[in-house]
Parts: sequence; structure tokens; C-alpha cells
Amino acid sequence: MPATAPAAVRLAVVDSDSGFVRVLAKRLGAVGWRAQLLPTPPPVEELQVMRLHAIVIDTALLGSEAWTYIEHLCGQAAAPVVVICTGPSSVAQRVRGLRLGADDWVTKPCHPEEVLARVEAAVRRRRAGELSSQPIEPIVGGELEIRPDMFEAFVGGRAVGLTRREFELLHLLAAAPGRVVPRERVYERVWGYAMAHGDRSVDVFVRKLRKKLEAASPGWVYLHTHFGVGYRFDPQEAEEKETEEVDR
Amino acid sequence: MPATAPAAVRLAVVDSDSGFVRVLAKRLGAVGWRAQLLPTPPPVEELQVMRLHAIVIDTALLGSEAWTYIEHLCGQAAAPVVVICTGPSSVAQRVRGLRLGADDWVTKPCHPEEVLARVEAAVRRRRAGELSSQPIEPIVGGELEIRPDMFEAFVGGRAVGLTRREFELLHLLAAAPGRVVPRERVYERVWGYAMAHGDRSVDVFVRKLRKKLEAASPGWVYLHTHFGVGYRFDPQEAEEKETEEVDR
DNA sequence: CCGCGATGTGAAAATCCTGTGAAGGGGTCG
DNA sequence: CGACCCCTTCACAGGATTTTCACATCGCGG
Repeated sequence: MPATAPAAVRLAVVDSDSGFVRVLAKRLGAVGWRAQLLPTPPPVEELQVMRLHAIVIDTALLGSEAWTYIEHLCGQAAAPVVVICTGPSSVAQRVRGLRLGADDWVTKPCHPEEVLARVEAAVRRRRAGELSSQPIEPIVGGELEIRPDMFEAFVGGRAVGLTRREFELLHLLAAAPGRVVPRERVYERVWGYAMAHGDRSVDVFVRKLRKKLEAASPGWVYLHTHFGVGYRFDPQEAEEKETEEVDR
Repeated sequence: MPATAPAAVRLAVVDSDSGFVRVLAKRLGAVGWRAQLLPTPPPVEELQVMRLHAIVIDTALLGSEAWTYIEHLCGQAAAPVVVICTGPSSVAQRVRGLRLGADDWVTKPCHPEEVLARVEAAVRRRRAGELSSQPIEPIVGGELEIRPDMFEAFVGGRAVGLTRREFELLHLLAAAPGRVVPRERVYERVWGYAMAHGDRSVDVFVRKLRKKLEAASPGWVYLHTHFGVGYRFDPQEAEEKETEEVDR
């Protein structure tokens, strides 16, 4: 994904140009955004109540109050993205609008698709800083609990003590439980590049992993070898064979 | 102040149009922004090392690689604000550029002041997003009380005496208690741009933080290192080790 | 049953990562 | 202008981790 996906946006379009609004609304519907169409600018307070993500507004409707209105609108605590879309203007006007807090200024006549793209870009940019921590679900298998948020695996609350590579290897295999992951894929996913001929890193790390997993969760086997192919994650309670009454 | 004050911005201008660049640079100096002027587009990796807040680029210099370049540039974890400033273009081209992650698209000929205002708006927009996601609620952990409203942490009512960066680092880590925050994420959240290879700022600040926290709240450990990954905030009352009977 | 290549194993060698102290630069304020 | 604060960068040390190597085992086909 090149940029953030165009998630749903609550948008208001304040414009009396019915032709423009109609075409814009059509495109709006196509991308699934909910939009309020307002032929006349409401008080800023009313817009505030709508909890909008973005607003497209033709400042021509505001008359002499335009600058005050924009300033007020953009000065709110949780101000929406403001895109001014109006007729011909001077550089000074555009600069003033942007400096007052507007996020973009599009000059009519313009293509609705571009207006949308610009709203999208502005919303994306604002959201970019917000949610970045992904709520990562743990993967459980057998006695193992693999927690991506800790870069660590646990058995009954005790950490296994994995290094970064070890964890990533385990995580990759456990993400496809029961399926064989080819050696080459392991290599390119965990190491990030193609496997060089004769490289044994994967084998060595599988061994380290098995050792630590055996120590942390004895009696279980998690990693299975598929000769000539790769490895498979599949938690199995092993048969006890040395000591007699290990299990009950 | 109508909107956010135009704080210092590290900007790169990638354009071979010396006339345009010269005029732009003049205005740049007037507002006190540091700017790199690049007549030819460097690899995206080099731009990353510069740790820019924003970049103004004429895509005409990129030739057929333009879209790929833009996508790569905007696809980074902590991508800078990207403003494309180039000659005549079609609606489809502008939409494509914006969808790929560009923040604005200005058509030449244009006034440097407007370009600046647009960069400013985009930077402001991003910073707004970063702030809005930060709750004002204090975070408590161990003896520590972290108060975002004061940019300071307290132990028993006494201020720890954190600098801005120290506070933001602590705040970020403490916002995800018990979870490991990767170094890159720390960097892009606290510093606001991608981490350059070999940068040790995070380590240095962790050390400063630990020192101050230890002084303010002795006997407690708050910051834990996860080798090869990052750091984790998790208040723990430390074992006393000067006295002999630590273990039995 | 044999041979060959693939895999398991253990340890040494090479590399990478973090802690730490300090120097240097840029900015701010009096 | 000078003092001070803060941030960045550097160099080095000590570990932890990863890679490499040599050899033992194992699986599969002939």
C-alpha cells in the first residue's frame, strides 16, 4: 500500500454551486464517504457539533466574514481538515487562507476527483501521526504464547528468552501453523534478502529455537523438519520415552 | 497567532530551475528555515539520512522514475511532507501523485510565497495530528507520575526536571506500559523523522532519563532494554543488592 | 546396503548493539 | 557579549548476538 487507505471520512461540502456539488457528491458516494451538503455556511459552532473529519468550503459564500470565519473554524481544538474551493483568487489571498489554518486551496473550475484526492491527502497526513501502535494479537500454540508486542514468547507466564532473530523466525512459522514454510521464504522474510548458497543460518536458528523451547516447555515439540523443503510449526505433546511416569 | 506558529522546518528543495530556487531560498531565509537546495534528485535513502520535515520537488527531474520515486519517498515509516512543484499537469497526474502519498501539488509558474505557505500548512497539519492523539491524562507507574500538561514527571510531588525530549521519550514509552517500543518507532514519534543509520540519540536520551529517574526515584527501575529491538516501560521495585542477603 | 546431499550440533570467530562519558554546536536569555 | 541549557555526535568498552566452520547424522534414491 503506497499510502494510507482512504478510510471513511465524515465530510461537509459548503457550496451553493449545485452543479459542482452534484458531481462531487456522486464521486463521494462512489468512495463511500458520508457527506453533508450545505448550500449555505452554518455557524462554526454547528460544524463543530458534527465532528467532521474534513470540510470543503467556497469562501465566496462567506462574504466579508470569510477570513474571520476561516480563522474561527481552523482555530478550534479539534479542527477538521479545511479545504477552500473557490473561484479565482490572488496569491496573497491564498497565502492568507493557508496561514489562517486552511489545509488546501483549490481554484475553480476544478475537477471533483482532484478535490477528493486533496481532501484525502490532508486527512491522511493528519492521521499519519495518530494511531501507530498496532494492537497485536498473541499467537498461542500448545503451551506457547507468542507475543509480538513484547518480541518474546511465554510459557505459563515465563519468558522463553528469545533474541530478535529467534523471535522473528518463531513468529513467522507460527503465523502459518500446520503449514510448511519453505526455507527460501523463511530467509527472505526474516533476514530480508535472498539466501546465499550454502547458508546454514536458518538451520542454526531452528536449532537454537528448539533448544530454548524444549527448555521452556518440555514434552512438547513445536518445530518439524520437512526434508528438502523447510520447516513447519505444529505444537504436539510428545510421547515420553525415557523417564517412566513423567506425565499423569 | 491564527494557527500554529511556523516553527523551524528542515526542508529540501529538489529543483534545477535556478531562478525559482533562488527566489524561494530568499524567502526561506526570511522565515528562518534551514533548507537544502538540491539541483538533482538524490536517492531516497540519502534524503532519509537528512531527516527532513518537508521536501519540495519538481518531478520533471525524475523522468520516468517519477511515480516510483514518489511512492518510495512517501512510503517510508516517517516520511517527510512532500510537495510536488512542477509544470503543467493533468488532473489524473495530480490525483495519482496525491494518492501515492504526496501532500500537495503546486503548478508552476507559482509564487514562492504560496509554496511556502502550502509547505507550512502541510507541516502544521501533520503536527496537529501528532498532538491530538496525546491525552492530557497523567500516567502513573511506580512512584512516577507523568503529566503531559506540564511536560514533566513527578515523584511524590517533586519534579524530576526533564527536558522536552526526555519528557517526550518517557511519555511515549509510558503510554504503552509493558510493551516493547521498537527503536525506529521511538525515533519517528519523538524526533519526527526516520532514523538515520548509526544514530545514537535514542540511547543517549534513555541514559539521561534513567539517570534522572534513578535520582528521583531510587530503588525503582522503569526503563528496560530489549536487545536488538528497543525499550520497554515497566516500573519495577529493584532488588537491593548492596546488602548481602539478596538471594537464598 | 550404499552414497550423496541435506540437516543437526557444538563451538569459535566475526559482527553488531548498547552503555557511557565527553566534546562541540546552536540556541536562548540576561 | 557571555553564561547556560539542550541536543547531537563521537569514540571506546563490554557484551550479546549472529555468522561461520567442521563434523556427526539423517533421509532418500539407487
